This record gives sequence, structure tokens and C-alpha cells, in this order.
Amino acid sequence: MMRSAKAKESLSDKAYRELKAKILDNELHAGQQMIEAEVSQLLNMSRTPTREAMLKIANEGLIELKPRHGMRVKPISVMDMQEIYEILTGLESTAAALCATKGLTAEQLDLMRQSVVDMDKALNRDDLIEWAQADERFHRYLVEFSNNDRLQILVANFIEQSHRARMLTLKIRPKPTNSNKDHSDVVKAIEERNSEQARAIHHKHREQSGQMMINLLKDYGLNHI
Amino acid sequence: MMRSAKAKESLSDKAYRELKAKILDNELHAGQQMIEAEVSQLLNMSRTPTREAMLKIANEGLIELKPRHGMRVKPISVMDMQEIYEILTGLESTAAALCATKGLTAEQLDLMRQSVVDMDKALNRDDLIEWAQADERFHRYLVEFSNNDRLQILVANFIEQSHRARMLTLKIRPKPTNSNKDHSDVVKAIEERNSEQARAIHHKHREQSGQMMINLLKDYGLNHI
DNA sequence: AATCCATTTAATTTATACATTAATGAATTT
DNA sequence: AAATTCATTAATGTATAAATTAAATGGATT
Repeated sequence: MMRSAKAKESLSDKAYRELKAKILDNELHAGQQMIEAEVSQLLNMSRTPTREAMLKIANEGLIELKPRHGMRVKPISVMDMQEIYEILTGLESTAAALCATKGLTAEQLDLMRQSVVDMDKALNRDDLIEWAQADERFHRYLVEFSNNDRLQILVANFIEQSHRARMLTLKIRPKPTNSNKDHSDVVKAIEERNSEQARAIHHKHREQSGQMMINLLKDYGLNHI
Repeated sequence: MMRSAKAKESLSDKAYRELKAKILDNELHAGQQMIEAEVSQLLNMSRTPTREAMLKIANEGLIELKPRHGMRVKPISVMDMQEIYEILTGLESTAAALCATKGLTAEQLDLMRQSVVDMDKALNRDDLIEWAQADERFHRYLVEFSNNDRLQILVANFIEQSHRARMLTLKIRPKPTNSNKDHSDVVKAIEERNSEQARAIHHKHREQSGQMMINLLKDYGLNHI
């Protein structure tokens, strides 16, 4: 007997998924406020699953719940970005070190190398969207292969928190040319099982790209993303 | 006009606080299952605030919600501890580096040094409880002074996840004699604004104490804490 | 016009009712 | 006896009603 691919998702899960998607897609813009009744109308369901979704997303940091004013999509400030990148830098560097310590399979190393190749190609074609996707894939592999589920969930959360800012600055940031060198150096360090080296290189990389992003936000006065 | 010290907490907040306390205090033991109705009876309130508390605590990782079986206090396995300590090591080392980079005030440095002194004293009196409290205080300061609210919340969450295991192994672990040297070295590195050094020392410290803890769990066959 | 206070209103918080679905187990068939 | 079916039960998921709380309003008074 074949069981259907996935258990039917509950309204709560649907509310969570849809509301979060609307926020990440900037369909609900930063600073926007909605009371529970409005959100549940938007999602076309009662207040209970809506409320559960709002509580979860608030805990994750994308919205805040203000008494009497419902939810508010949290604008990302320069200071927020600073905090988020400090943490992302720490977590991903940990992941890089773990990959080196635990060791990756040949297939896993290949996948990472392929991501770097894809980034190179996209960059030569001036396709920033494509580049960002390959870059994201590299970072996802790094964390996935570190073999720590909690770490994976954590990083995903902080990536989400900075998603809107990253999408926005993608258009105005300088070409990420030396980014690729960093990435292949990390892969090499992992392959050589040199965890300190892997950690250090990735740390420097994330620190630099984070600082670049923060400077962009500052320079362009983008304080309500 | 003086307003009361804190806004009256909602039943949801009370449910969250009390339920979590019962879990951390081991009043609800690992593996224990309770359905929503039982939990709400225990907390003496309706299912709604109870349910919200359960959802939040489940998101934090202390319990899991199994369809039709209510909540279950998650036992901590050796693998869980491994994951948790890998993350804690990464996050706290990041905090140490941030403290050094940003620089601490004389008062903050004093507080950290005092914690080390208290650990020393407690250790000389063979008071492990007292030592653990001072140790916890040191770690809390480290994160607090790194001036990153999100980081603080994160670390607190992972400390909580490992709380029951730490309490249990406190009685059987070897005396933490060289722990104090590590701590004062970290403070010194921070004072000298040497972030790489601060990070490295604390990293080694956490890695060692984590490994010690994991070995204890393994040796004693403690797999359902 | 400004301030104070009472009233109304709006939103949330909590409780409860209702709907849905998985688990259980007894009855029936093989 | 084992397996299968089907009704029953129990628990959750969802909707809504009731209670609470905080904000806003507006009229009276200064």
C-alpha cells in the first residue's frame, strides 16, 4: 500500500508557511502592521491557526507582536544586520570546521566544488541571480554536511532574517569576484581535514561580506528593509 | 505615579514559564508524555494558553508534540549533547571574540574576574553547586557583554537544552580544576583586545568540557536524561 | 483651549464548543 | 487463531463566544 507523499498539512502549518512566504517575498513590507482579524481574513481561516502561525514567526524574529496593534513586519536595521551577521559568521565557521573535522565524502566535496564552478560561470555571464543561488547552495551544503541538524535549522533561520536585505543589496553590491577564491580555499581546507584553516577562511569570508552588506545599508540609508 | 514593576503576565506566559520550569527541574522526567488536557489540568487553566506554551517549548526543543499522544519531554541522547555542545562552543567562542573586538569596560572585566575568583573559592571548599553557579555566571557575562541580543537568546536556549544533563553529570564529573585557568586566560585575551586568542582559548575550553560531558554520558550509559 | 474623567470601543486573551481524524477494540470472517 | 472491518472513543485542530484589557473618544469643567 502506497501512502500519499505527505500528510495533509494543518491550517496552522498552512498559515505559517503562507504568512512567512508573504513576508520573505516582501508582499507584506517592512513596518506593515496587521491585526489578527485582518491576517486571518488574508489567509482565509479563523483566528486560531492564524494566531499560532503569528506566534511562531514572531519567535523566529521576522515579525513582532505589539499589544493592540497586532503583528508588525520587523524592519531590518543596520544594527540588526550586524547582530545577524555576527551570528551567521560564527555558526557557518563552526560548520566549516566541523566538516573538516568529521570529513566529507568524495560526492559531498564534488557538490561543493560544483557550486563554486557554477558561481564562476554565473559571474562570467554577469548573472547575479544565478550567482546568488549557487552561493546560497554552497553555504547550504556547508551546513548540511556538518551533520548537525540543530545547526542547520539555526542557520536557516538567520538566513531568513536577512533575506530581504540580501535580495535588495544584491542589485547594488559590487561584483563578488574574490568570493569564489574564498570558497574554493574552504573546500580545499576541508578536504585536507584542516579544521582550523577551514574555520578561519570561512570566518574571514563571512566577516567581509557581512561588513560589505552593512556598509551598503549605511551608505544608501536603507534602514527599513 | 509609580507603575507596578512588571506588566501582569498573561496566562500564556505563566503556562510557558511554569511548564518549562517543571521540565528543567526534572519534575516532568525525560520521556514522560502528557496530553493537552492533562497539562492544562496540571497548570490549572484552559487548553488555549497551555497549547501556546507547549508549541513554544516544542519550538525551543525541550519537548516534542506527537500527534495523538500530546507532548513528550525529549530525552537527551549522546548525539543530542554532541550537537548542542558543537553549537554552544561555536556561539560562545564567537561571543568571546566579539568581547575582545568591541572591548569591555573596567567594570565588566571586573565582574568576569570576580566570577573566576568565586569559582576558585568554591572549588577550594569542594562546593560544586556554588562552583557551577559561578561558572554559569562567567559564561552568562561573556555572552551578555558581547552586546548581541540575538546571540544571548540563542545561547540561553542551548544552555537550557543541556541543563538536565549538566545537573546530572555535575555529581560525577572530575573536579574542574583547570577550567579556571582557561577562564582567566580568556579574560586576559579580552582585556588585551586579542579576539583571535580569546576565541581560540574559549573554543578549546568548551570543546574539552563538552567532550568530558559526552564521555560521562557514554560511560555511565546515561542515554535518557 | 486644555485637561480630566468616564464611557465606549477595539483588540486581545482565554474558555469552550464543534469538527476532524487517528487509535482502539470488538465482532465477524477466514 | 489471525486478520479484517467497522463502530466507538479519544485527542487534536479549528472556530467562535465570553471576558479582559487598553486605547480612544468626547463631554464637562477649568
